[in-house]
Amino acid sequence: MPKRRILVTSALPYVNGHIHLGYILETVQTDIWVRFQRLRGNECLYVCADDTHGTATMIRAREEGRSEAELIAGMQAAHVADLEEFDISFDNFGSTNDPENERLCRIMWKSIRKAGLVKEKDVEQLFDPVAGTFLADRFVRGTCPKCNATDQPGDNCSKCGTTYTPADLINPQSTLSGATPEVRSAKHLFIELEQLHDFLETWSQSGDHLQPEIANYLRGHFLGEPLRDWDISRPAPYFGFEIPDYPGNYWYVWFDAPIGYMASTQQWCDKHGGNFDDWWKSPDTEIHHFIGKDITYFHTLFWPGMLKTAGYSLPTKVHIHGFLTVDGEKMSKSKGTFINARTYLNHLDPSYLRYFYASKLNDHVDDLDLALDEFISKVNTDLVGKVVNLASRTAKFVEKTGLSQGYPDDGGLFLHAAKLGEEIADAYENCDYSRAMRLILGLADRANPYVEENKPWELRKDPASAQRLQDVCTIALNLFRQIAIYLAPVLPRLAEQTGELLNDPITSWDQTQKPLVGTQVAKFQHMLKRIEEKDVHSMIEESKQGEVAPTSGEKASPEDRWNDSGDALAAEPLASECTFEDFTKVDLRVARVIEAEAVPEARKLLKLKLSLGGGETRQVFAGIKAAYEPEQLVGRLVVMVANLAPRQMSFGLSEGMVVASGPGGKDVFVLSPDAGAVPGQRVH
RNA sequence: GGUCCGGUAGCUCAGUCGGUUAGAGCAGGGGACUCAUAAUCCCUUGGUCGGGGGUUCGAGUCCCUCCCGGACUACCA
Repeated sequence: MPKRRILVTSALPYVNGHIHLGYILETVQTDIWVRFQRLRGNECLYVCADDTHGTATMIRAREEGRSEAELIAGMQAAHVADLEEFDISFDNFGSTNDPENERLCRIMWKSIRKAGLVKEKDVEQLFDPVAGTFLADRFVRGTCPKCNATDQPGDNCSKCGTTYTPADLINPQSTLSGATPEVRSAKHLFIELEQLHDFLETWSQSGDHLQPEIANYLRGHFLGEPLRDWDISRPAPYFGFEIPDYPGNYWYVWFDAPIGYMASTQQWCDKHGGNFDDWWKSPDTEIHHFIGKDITYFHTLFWPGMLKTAGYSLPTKVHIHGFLTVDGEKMSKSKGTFINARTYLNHLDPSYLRYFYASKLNDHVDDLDLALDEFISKVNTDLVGKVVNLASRTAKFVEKTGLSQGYPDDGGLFLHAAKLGEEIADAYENCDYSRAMRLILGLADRANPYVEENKPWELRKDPASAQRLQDVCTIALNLFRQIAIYLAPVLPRLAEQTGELLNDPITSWDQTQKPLVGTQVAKFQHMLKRIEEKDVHSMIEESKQGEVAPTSGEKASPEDRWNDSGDALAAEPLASECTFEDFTKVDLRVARVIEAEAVPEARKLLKLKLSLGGGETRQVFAGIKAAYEPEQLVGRLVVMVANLAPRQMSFGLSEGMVVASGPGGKDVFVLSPDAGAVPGQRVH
């Protein structure tokens, strides 16, 4: 079979945060595939980079009082260190802020310009002349231009689902003042993706480039109607690359991010004497992207469109996976299940997680659940109990003699496992790792009974059985070695240890086809410890405490004493300064929840009736369904914005807002006054 | 509400082209063993394949329909 040349990427982690176990899921999925290809003898280049551009980086650098470059360098070093410890075998890990990327962006840009896809458009934002402010989409309501439904929000119609911009609305109204907004414009550059509609339709719907559910998704969501223009520029201030023929404007981060795959390839070529075009312009090279479902749109529409236009190879396949949940729920900081890679490494061996992910991954887009009890029992039972046990129960019997010179009769066990190789390889090739793991563990389930039946521990008691003992152990260790090779893409360390134990390095899938005989056997050393429940617990505890661990107990400064993480502030930086007068415009009042019920048709909304005392009530819809049971709230005092302009929602009129903190979902925390406050009191 | 993916044993899942009596691992019960990291091996209890209808000689598998769960999207000012 001819050697394949394959370029593989994982999505670029954003430079604004540390690597967590969700991203590890993606890189482990990718790395297993990459290592599998290499083991099969294919030429496989695995590149990645940090995604660095955008407003978030700029703001964070400003807050930390250093340059963006310093921020990027520091975080990149941390990312690389974390990923290396998880045995992710990148050939190159770059940054989208590297000069190679800017150069490639310009090349790409030139082609897109030349193809006539770029147009300058006024971005029409609506301006409220009464309130004196620009209006984000959600502040505008009006009549849907398609179905004429009235009172629809500014971005899409809740009746017919059409998406549009606020300026398309018929009879738009500001929800702030009720005034008719004026259109004000700023110039942005757009890519007219619709020109590529036919190409994208064909590419996405045929040729097995995408998983079937993804192809369906695109057909259902985007390809059924004209593709919208893609707003590709951002005016200064912005952290990114300035657009050469459009000074004062920068490429939007999602333009330069995927080009980072190419830039990282370029860096590798420069270091190793490779030829860039062999990877990005050769029909003989396969290109595989591994991404999470959240960035499907960019990788399956924009990116192929850009590549096509600029004359580069198209992705052979975009492999899309779901999100990681922990114990069945979204990762949560307060529950300690938002686990950073570094926190995991402080307590547990990366091999555990690589195996667990492998045992759960398939080629569908479903979310993957890290159930901690299952994690412990699966790793201990499968890896330690079944696989490593094969070596640990037999190796020391042949420590002095080595393996037999010829491979003894094993009743067909080795041959059976060798024949299974192609089926296992198919499973890996198709990203159905859970199937591969099942097949491989089935081999361990055949090998352990063999040891049981042949009782090496009895053979060793009788010197006359010395040859038999060596033969039995030779068989057991060969069966173990086959398994270790099949598992090598998942567990590179185990493969390495096995090579050392049997004095024959594991380098190729084909080594599963021929028994190893006559080699020395090293003194057996523990290959993998069992997972202890307490280690998992301490990892969770550390995650709960946040990233900033106190260095010592002595004389902690007031800020350190509570060990509060800076994440929340970083996620939502302080707003610009306001005057006292600004503040007094907001009338905050203590209110009592007198009725609360879930809105059945809405996933996040509770309908509340708030009392300000004296019979004065307000109906408010609050997005706190996931965090609170309605019964919990009835009778409770809260703080509300009492003079907020009412907003018509699909389910009724919302006449205010309940004050709460937190990122959303289950992590929403409603504010309450201390005892003594009464409804109607203003909050100053 | 729209789109997509699912529902098989207590749990996690296999089940190929529609074809014998629906399988595995874990957990549970019983026993064996003592080489091995409280590891291993043997035996064993668990299923109306979400419900209903249809096609067929034959349906977990195909079709229709309903129910339930999840994801995406929208509402969360």
